[in-house]
Amino acid sequence: MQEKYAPQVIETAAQEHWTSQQSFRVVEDADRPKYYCLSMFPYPSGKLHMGHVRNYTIGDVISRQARMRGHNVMQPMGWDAFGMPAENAAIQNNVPPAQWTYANIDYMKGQLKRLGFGIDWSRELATCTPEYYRWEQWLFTRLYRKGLIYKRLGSVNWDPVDETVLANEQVIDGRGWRSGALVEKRDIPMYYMKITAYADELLSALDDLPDWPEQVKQMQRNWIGRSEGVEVQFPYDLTTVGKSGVLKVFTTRADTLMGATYVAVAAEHPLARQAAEADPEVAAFVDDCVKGGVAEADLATMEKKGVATRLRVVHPISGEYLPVWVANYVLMGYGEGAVMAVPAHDERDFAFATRYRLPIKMVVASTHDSYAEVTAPWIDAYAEHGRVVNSGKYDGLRSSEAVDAIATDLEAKHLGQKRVQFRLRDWGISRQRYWGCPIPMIYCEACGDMPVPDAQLPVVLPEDVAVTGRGSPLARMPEFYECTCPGCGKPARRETDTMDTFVESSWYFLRYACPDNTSAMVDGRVDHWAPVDQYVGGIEHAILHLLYSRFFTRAMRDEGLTSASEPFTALLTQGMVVAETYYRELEGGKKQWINPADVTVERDDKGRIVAATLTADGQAVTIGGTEKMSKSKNNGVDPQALVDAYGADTARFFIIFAAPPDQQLEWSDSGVEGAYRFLRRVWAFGHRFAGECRDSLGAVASLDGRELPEPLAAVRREVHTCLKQADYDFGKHQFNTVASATMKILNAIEKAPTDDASAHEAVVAEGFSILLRVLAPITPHIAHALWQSCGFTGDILDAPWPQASEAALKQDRIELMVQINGKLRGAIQVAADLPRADIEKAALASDAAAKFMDGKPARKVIVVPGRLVNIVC
RNA sequence: GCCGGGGUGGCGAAAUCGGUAGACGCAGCGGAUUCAAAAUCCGCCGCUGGCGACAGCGUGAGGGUUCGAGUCCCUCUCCCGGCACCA
Repeated sequence: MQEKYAPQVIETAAQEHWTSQQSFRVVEDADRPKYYCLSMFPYPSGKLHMGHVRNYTIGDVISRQARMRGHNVMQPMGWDAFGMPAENAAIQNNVPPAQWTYANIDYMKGQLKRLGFGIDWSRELATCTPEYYRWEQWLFTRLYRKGLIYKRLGSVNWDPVDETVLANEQVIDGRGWRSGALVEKRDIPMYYMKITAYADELLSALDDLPDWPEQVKQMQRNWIGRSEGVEVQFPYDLTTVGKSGVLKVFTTRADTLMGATYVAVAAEHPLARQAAEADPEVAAFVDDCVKGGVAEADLATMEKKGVATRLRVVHPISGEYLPVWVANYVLMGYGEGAVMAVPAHDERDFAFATRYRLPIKMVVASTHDSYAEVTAPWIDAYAEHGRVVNSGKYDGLRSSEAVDAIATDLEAKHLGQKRVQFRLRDWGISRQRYWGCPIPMIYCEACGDMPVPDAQLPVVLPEDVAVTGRGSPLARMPEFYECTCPGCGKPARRETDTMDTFVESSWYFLRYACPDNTSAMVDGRVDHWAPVDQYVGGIEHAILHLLYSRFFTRAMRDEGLTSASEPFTALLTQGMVVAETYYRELEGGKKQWINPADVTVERDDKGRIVAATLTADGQAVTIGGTEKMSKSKNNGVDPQALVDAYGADTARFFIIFAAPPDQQLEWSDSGVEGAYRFLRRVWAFGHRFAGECRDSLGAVASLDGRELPEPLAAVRREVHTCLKQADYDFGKHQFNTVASATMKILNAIEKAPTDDASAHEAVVAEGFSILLRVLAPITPHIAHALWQSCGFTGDILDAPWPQASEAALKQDRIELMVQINGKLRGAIQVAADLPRADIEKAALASDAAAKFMDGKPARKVIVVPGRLVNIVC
């Protein structure tokens, strides 16, 4: 055994051992409980970034510990390989997306292996291979025939110069990122998945996911946004609209219906279009609304504007005529694309009415914050429920009663009824892009829209394609889109849109159960492994990816493909990796970001950072604050360089130690040094005690029954206290304190007194065996090497997880804090089992009591067992 | 704008059910070792006042509940994530 800690040597050896033993290959096993631990698969962007390393380290720690607790662990890995970056790289470097993607996968796979993750590589999959996406296409055709996928118009960002559809992130300040042209909304035909058909189930099932973070469930609940309300119909005024019909709106506040003073419709609404034809002012406004992109964050922060039309609708109860406005804050995609406006009781309507001097009619009186009339400025009480006023026959009803009464009356008139509305919209999956899974549809003039027959699947994406950034490449490839109709055999045209890449990531976790099956999407093995027992990934996926996956699993369940409803039993959302940023301001205000590795920081005598300079020229740079590691801020740390310099174990230990998994992790080079220092100490200790441990293995088992000298009993107590704590923290997924526990154990056994040599050896051998096993999930290589050198049995991968000994934890005397009037004033030593009355006596007799009670009698004594005594006087 | 989360020493953090605030580590300071340095080891390390014993203050800000609040309640503030075509 080498004296010096040489991570590159021991890590290579451990990894070779695992490879030759096929240690992580896993098959179904009826004798052991299965444990499916999954980390979100990476997009193969080129090389691993620190966020990946964090994600997969957390997953690996969980996997390895589950294995030590006797589970049959599956930890697979694959590649979320379709997506825009491959097209961007193709445009930039003239490399076909497929070639770029496969080269990246190859490199990143090597990096994952070097980090020592316990992955079953026999299950590897890449979503850009026909072997994978053919099943996605197969399922598409089934869901299409079932009606769960349908086609309609959808709004997209259109770049009129590049004649291409842009993603929201490609629209910067309302302009196309490449062309700089002003982006506009355009409606094009798209396929939609009917996720709303599952809205109720997706919502209520959240209550049965106790091991999901409450915050994620809450975000999903709000996203689905179930609301109970009333659909109200406002009949068209024949004289102004010129035809009969009704304007439908949905409202949760039907109690305020009598306060509606106008209605507002979206620019895309049929009434807006009709008004625009006759009125140039309306036409101009509607045209204006087409400008800009479709991102909701932009629409919601826009100034609320509108224009009056000459159209009127009839109030369904009062019969009054209400003007129709077109407003940019009404979204066509939500509800009916129209709202009834009650300025007195809705803040947005209030602001709009105030701006355009529309009437405000108060119809609800708040029950606790009384106001006589609604006037500016807006106060929150206006929006409260209360008692209805100024509403004729409904006066005096409570808001909830008024909703019922109004709904009943509307129903009698056939002008409305109660209904449930969801905020959730159907999932548009069509993308006018090349590097994605082709949508398996054929268009025939005679037969219409035809799904591609099973026998003709997969529709293979051609891989040698020139990507230009203008238009859609597949739409320029007759060899791709020319085909024959499966119905009549006449020439037909193939769909050239591809699918949203969220589709691939909505079922990959099921395919891992049986990636080798060439004749079915999934087989019986899926119900052995599914659902995933522990899913680990970034909080940024809290809504979309996780919701789509929950929907897809149910859609597949209803196709008889799996019996699971929920894909992920437990979820751990990890925080971002952030680092300090530094920059210099260039002429014109542009910032030149400088990598932290190239910066020297100056500190004052207390260690506070006061200034920073560029190491190369010694000149000052500006400290820009802590931000998410990114290319754009140039504050990334390359995992490869880290592993080359310190080894995988140091990288893993630091990442686990620096912060709890769900919080953001602040990068620190000196923190990495600290982790390395600790592992060197572990190695040095192992080297020193390897022989001793081997000789004392037999004595470890009898430690519980052995009388130890108190200092050694204290060491042993500390070791087992740390172990018990580590167990508890593991259960909470608070791995940073598990890492702390390993440091505390080493501190304890290093300081163990040696005067009783035989007892010392036994306590240290036990302590070190516990240390290595607690460390094994975090730093598996060093644990593997030392476990062998110290003569412990078997492979540490399968060593049983240690159990804290109650005998070792037992204490005869304990210390209790003494508080006087809630302030800490001293402490007393008492027998651990001292009765409460005697504890009170001891506390009252303590120095602290004598000094701080000022001779006053104790009015009350509170004893918190094992912790403290508080004397109130 | 809407939804969700966070704020504790110079820094990362810990504190399990409302019960010793700051475990563990980083940085810093002092010392040992060394020709010297690195590495290693030992000690100190929330802030303010005091030679000291010690005292007061202290978990983003303000208020409340309680014998006792980082933890519970209300108001405010700053930072971060998501917002449906980045993944």
